[in-house]
Amino acid sequence: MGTVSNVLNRPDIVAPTTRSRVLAAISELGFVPNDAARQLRRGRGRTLGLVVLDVANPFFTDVAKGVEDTTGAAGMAVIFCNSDGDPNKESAYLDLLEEQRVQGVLITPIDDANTRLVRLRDRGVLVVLLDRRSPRPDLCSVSVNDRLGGELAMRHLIENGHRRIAFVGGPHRLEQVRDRHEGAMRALAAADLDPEVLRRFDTPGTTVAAGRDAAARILGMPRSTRATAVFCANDLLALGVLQGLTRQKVRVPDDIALVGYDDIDFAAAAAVPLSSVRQPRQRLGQTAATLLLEEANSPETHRHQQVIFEPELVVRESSQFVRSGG
Amino acid sequence: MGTVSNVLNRPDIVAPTTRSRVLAAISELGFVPNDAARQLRRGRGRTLGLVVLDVANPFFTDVAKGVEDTTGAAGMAVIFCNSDGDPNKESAYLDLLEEQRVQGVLITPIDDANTRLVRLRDRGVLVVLLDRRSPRPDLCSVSVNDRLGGELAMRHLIENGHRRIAFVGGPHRLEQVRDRHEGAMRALAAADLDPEVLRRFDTPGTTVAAGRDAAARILGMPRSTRATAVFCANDLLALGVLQGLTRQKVRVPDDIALVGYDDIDFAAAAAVPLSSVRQPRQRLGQTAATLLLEEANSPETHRHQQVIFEPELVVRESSQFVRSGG
DNA sequence: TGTAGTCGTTGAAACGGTTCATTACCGATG
DNA sequence: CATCGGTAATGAACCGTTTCAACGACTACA
Repeated sequence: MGTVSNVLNRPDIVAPTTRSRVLAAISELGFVPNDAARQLRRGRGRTLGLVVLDVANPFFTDVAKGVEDTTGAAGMAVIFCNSDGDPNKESAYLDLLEEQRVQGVLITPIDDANTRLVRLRDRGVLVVLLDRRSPRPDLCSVSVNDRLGGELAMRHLIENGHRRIAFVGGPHRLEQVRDRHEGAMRALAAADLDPEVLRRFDTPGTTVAAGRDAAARILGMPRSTRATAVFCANDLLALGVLQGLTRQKVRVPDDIALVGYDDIDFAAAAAVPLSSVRQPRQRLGQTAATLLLEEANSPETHRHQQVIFEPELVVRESSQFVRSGG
Repeated sequence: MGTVSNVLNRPDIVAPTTRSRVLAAISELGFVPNDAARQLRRGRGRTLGLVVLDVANPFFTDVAKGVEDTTGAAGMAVIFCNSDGDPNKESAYLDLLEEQRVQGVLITPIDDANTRLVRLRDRGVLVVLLDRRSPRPDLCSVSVNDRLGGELAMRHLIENGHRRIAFVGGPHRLEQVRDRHEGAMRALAAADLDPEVLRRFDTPGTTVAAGRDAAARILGMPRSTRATAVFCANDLLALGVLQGLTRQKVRVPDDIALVGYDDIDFAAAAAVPLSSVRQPRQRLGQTAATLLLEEANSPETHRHQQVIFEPELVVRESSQFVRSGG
């Protein structure tokens, strides 16, 4: 039924009377077009894939919300995939998305598995990196300057007089963690301080539980050399550290100052409101989705670009300077 | 190419030599089957829809994780939809899922919009209600006994001697909120207490911000009649209340005890660990997905069922009995 | 050696849209 | 009145897979 198709897709080229007759029939029969058929003929469908590192991290759900805002307005469906930091899961999901012939994929890759992504792109699946700067100029990416974020956090702690600082984060494989650490080191260098001021506490993941463990390790150090401040690679870790410290009656910020990263809503809601490095989470998702849709709609005029947002330090109680009582 | 299809779907009926020859060709050409074509031919695809009330609520992300575990193992894709409590968005997503010819839909409906869901079911889309008991016997549902949960929380507060208690929750349209409140009332009745003991503080949503506002309202009451305990319809609200109280130097649980609902990870991680009513979040998702897959695979033998889990009170510091200092 | 039966491969139809070439119709013009 | 131009509806091919009927080769048995 060619006319029906025209009514649905190019209503202007069909006569008004016919159009209304067709529409009446559609609603009477309860006709719902089959997207698979459309997709088969057109080559690509109305869905796109979103692959994130951890659904349980509010940072990513906020990013997802941004993606959803944008795609929903464009009538697109999002296939939500959670790689969970597992390369196998990531790979399996990419296979699945390829079979689905999605328009494109928004992904925070686990490591720099560019070969896989480039292959995908070569097959006609648009790829936009999320929260990760693309090392290649031929992929769009939307990221935040993590090095700067680390620097901001560290400078803040240095300015508050801290000279023994712990960096809690991991696994090192994650570029975000590495960059934030590097930024922190840069702040040290800028202040002409010994690199030893910052002591790294690696964690197996970026979860609340990992943060609690890290707190225990920090408290295990002799009081005289113990860190007076902690900078965490993300807020989940920071919340875990906060909990671990509080349990041992170590006061934040009086005894130990604390700065997180991401500024998730729970950071402000913590009983000791958490200082954190804010990232434009929803805008990250919106921008990535917009880039993808733009490339999908006008592949010729599209220029690949690397959008980089600036992070912003939000100082709250957890790192406030407190006049020492002793 | 009938043989290729057989190699992929019923490898046993094809001769070993042919099979390996086909597989070799597949990997050489980098052939990836087109799921749209498969879906078109077969009628239904390998995707299913998940519609939740709020992506930003860790309760739902944990449920989603459970769904994903189960479907991922079955090679299914999940189209993740966030109704955000907006009936229009919910409806738009259901349209989209219908066009996608998903196998089924897992949904926490906003209100009892059963007509829409039944229509969907009649068109061959399997429907399983999530975190909501089905009033009809012809839909599967997986839920938690919210009334019991409310009762457990309330009984706990009553046993700790509280006689002026605030219930923070809303909007009332949400069945979960209504049921938890009803359960709380039941506990009052069981203890032969005046229903006035429980005072309701309605909120426009179940967010941290709404909880903060509610805390302000509670603190606005004269000290003599002010609640000594707060029961929140979910943990986001409870975290907001906790934050609001702490900011005003009201101590939890010393001055006001606090119980939340859902036992999200952040509840235990709060600086005053939150007492909460635990729900088997991941199992909720797993079970719903399993029911759906089971019905999809053997529609004849499938019996619709209403799975109801039991909630469990987890007592932490926020509602611990504290010997009053005055 | 002929025939029935088995196993495996091949070919074509079908799914439900989109797209484009073709046709039908109408009014305007020579 | 015939022709032309333009608009709108029709019909058929096509997308890539599944499914099933038809077919071919081979074995077993009489």
